[in-house]
Amino acid sequence: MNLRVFNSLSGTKEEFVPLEGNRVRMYVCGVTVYDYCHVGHARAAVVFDTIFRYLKHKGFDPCFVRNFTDIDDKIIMRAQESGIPWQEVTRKFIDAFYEDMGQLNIAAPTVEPKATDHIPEMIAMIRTLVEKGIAYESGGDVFYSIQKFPDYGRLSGKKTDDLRAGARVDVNESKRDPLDFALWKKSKPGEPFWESPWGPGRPGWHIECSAMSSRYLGETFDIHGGGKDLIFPHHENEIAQSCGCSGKQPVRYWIHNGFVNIDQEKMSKSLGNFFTIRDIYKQFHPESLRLFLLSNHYRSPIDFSRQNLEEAEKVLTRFYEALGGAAETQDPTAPLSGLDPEVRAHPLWGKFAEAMDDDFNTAVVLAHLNEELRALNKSLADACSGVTARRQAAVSAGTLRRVGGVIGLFQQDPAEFKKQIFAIRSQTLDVDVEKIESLITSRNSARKARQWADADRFRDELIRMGVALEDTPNGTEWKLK
RNA sequence: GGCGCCGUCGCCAAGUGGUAAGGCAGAGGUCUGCAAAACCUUUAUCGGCGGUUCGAAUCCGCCCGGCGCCUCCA
Repeated sequence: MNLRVFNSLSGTKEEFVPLEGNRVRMYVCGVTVYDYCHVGHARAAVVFDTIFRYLKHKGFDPCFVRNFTDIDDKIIMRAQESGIPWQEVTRKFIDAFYEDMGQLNIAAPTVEPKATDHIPEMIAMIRTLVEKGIAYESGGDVFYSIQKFPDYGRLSGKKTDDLRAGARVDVNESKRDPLDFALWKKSKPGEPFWESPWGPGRPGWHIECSAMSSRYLGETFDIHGGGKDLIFPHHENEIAQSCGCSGKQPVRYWIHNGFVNIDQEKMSKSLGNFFTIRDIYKQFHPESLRLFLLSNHYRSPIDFSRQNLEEAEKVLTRFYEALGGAAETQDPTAPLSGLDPEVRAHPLWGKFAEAMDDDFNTAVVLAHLNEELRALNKSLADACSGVTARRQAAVSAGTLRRVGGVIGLFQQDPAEFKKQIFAIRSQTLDVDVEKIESLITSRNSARKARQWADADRFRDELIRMGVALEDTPNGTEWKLK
């Protein structure tokens, strides 16, 4: 079956065919490293990580480039405010990025270039644009002349006249047209700078992506991704720059993810309604966040709320408990071997591929995973009665883990997951394990003596402490609610 | 003002022409001393009005409600 993706350029789903055989060249705008990542960054990271993983699974050979913007106004401002050299600001937040994203199980891209490592490429590109008469120098700045690019506005569906009419654009005397954008910015005293044919300065924001994408992926590549908010002006400008240099359309499929909303409003720095990923991790398991983000289609807005995250964590816990149960049913006296062929032939794979091939519909994938989870629990319930059910459970669990693995889910040891959840809950609940266990012991003594009223009293006390009990054939288990 | 998106069960969320996936919550049941967990059963005609069509949640028009981009932003 063929993969179909929604291309922002055409506004429709198109069959995905790479430019060259199995090779997929993919570029995604990364983050500007001047602060901790918020949930919006997490969404973009998870979306394109999932796409990257699926392309590999599908047999493509993706080369995935994701950049760091490590020089820009906000970084300079942050450095000045805090009195820390800008290089240290970026280093700190790049480290934080890896820490936060690592917990979200984001796989490493093929290349992770930094803007500041590619200044010569950017200068070369700007020089070409100036030589072609598409860009012009003005008092140490260099601007791209929008008039020289008739296709300007095609990606975002904007007309240049409308843009001028809207005119929220900076009034800048040195620009010939208010819509012209900076390729090179003259540095002010005390600001970081690089030498250039137009004097000391630094690159504009948009040129870095054009320079790095063409450097690593060529003049035309397959996929370019990023958040919807980058469509205009960032990606529009990128097209203008790249096409201006090479004369070719740089990107074949544009893929944009939707926003994360809080109370129906876009989460953003300027609105101040954002949550950093590390704040979330204090109360929720990172994988719960990943599952939550995958439970909506990547192009739809997703409403971030405590309730929605709690729900995601509940679902994830259900999966891990069943997965853990399947591991326990693997009785060492009856080793289950040769499961691989059965796992590989499992019908879940077909449903998974069908959903993913339809523009990466992870929400539908989750529905299929849930159905298989039910089947697994059913087998688990029967597992004590025979080898067949036990084997079924093992196949089910194995498939669930492998399919989930393609979208970055269910890769932890269930016991470890349980411990992590406990660790997170105990931070907010203030638990006293000794007291809990002594109450459980008391309850079980009462139960043995068939003193149900006493037993229930102990249990009620535990419930008040946030402890949920579960009497199993192997004894009483407990967890934090 | 220009361009665009969204409105599906109490809540979250798929579905873009053939009579509504999945999850959470709820109800009933099985199991259990009772619970919990798990399993089974059960809950919608798709914002409103009109149109196109044999047939629309899905296409068109209008209206109502919400949001986004046009400035840095994933």
